[in-house]
Amino acid sequence: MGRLMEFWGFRRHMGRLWTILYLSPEPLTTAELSETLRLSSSAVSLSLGELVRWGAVRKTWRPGERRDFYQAESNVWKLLRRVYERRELNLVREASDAFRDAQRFLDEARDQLTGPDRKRVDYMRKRVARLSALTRTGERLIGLLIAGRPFNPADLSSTEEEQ
Amino acid sequence: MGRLMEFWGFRRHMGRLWTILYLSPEPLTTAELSETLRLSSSAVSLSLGELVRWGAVRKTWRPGERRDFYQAESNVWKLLRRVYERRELNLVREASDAFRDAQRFLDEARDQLTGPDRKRVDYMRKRVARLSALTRTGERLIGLLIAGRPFNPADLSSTEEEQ
DNA sequence: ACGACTGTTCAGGAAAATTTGAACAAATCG
DNA sequence: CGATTTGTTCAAATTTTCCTGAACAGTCGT
Repeated sequence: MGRLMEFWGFRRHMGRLWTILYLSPEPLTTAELSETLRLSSSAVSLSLGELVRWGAVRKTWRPGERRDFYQAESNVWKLLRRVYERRELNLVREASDAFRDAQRFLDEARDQLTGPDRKRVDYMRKRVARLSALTRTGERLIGLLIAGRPFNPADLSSTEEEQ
Repeated sequence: MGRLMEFWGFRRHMGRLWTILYLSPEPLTTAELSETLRLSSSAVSLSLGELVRWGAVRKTWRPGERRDFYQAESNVWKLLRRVYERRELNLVREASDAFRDAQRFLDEARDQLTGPDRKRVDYMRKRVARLSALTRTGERLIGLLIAGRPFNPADLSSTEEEQ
């Protein structure tokens, strides 16, 4: 899980911590976690905090006990969805916006130019438009993914073919 | 594109280089690339080489010209697919294998144990089995994605619900 | 075969990310 | 209320990653 998480752009320890909690029938304390993974308490606090922010781990407590206990959110699909919703979708949206800006910029530049320069800008504009269309299709597909609805990757390739 | 690529686990410069080439009507030389992006020739060589290995950029040449020219593979969908095929799929496969090994390990351990320890192992085994089932469903879904066939994210959630 | 020009590899150094220990803050109990 | 336990924050240090310049290798023309 550490590997998977790291590959997915999170800290490796987040995956490891989550896994320990996921495999434990009862909630654990930070002390147990830092001991199991040989991590300093600050490292545990940091990664655990981030897991909590992502909803991957919940803080619980026991009556009479003073320290905090943690347990894993065990619905993996829910977690996946949340990450796509909060992170991947934003990323693609930002890309879309950037491409839109670039298009506007090129349009303005085009008016100032003539001859081969204008031709060149026209070419770039077409290409940027294509990237823009792709990311917008991407947005839509991620939306479907988040909604748990079936989705067709072929939409991406067809977006591309029609120029 | 640099941002997107970086987020996706590649070097940022790979995205930038690809974009320059993608926006250029004619193939470019490494000199032009390093000048445009203010990069040393070695950095260009490195990132460009990786792009070529991923099939994102093609090396071409002009008659009479001695140096190499590069042009972008402009079918983005094709590129995406290739990365999923070569990289993501492998990653998930490795995870599946690891979970399978873990299951075997737990099965062996179980036989040596009794009482609460055995219960504990039983719990872990169930959880690992669930992760294993999830990654196997993931493999299947990525396979569909690569094939460009429609795919249903709900399969992931149902994999999870049936224990 | 030599010299000029391109491209690649590699060791060293710069930059970025991670980890840690210590200081701080918060909560609980005597 | 102070002492103790627990958790968080921060700067320093370590590790890792990335970039550069120099040396090396290959190619072409003379």
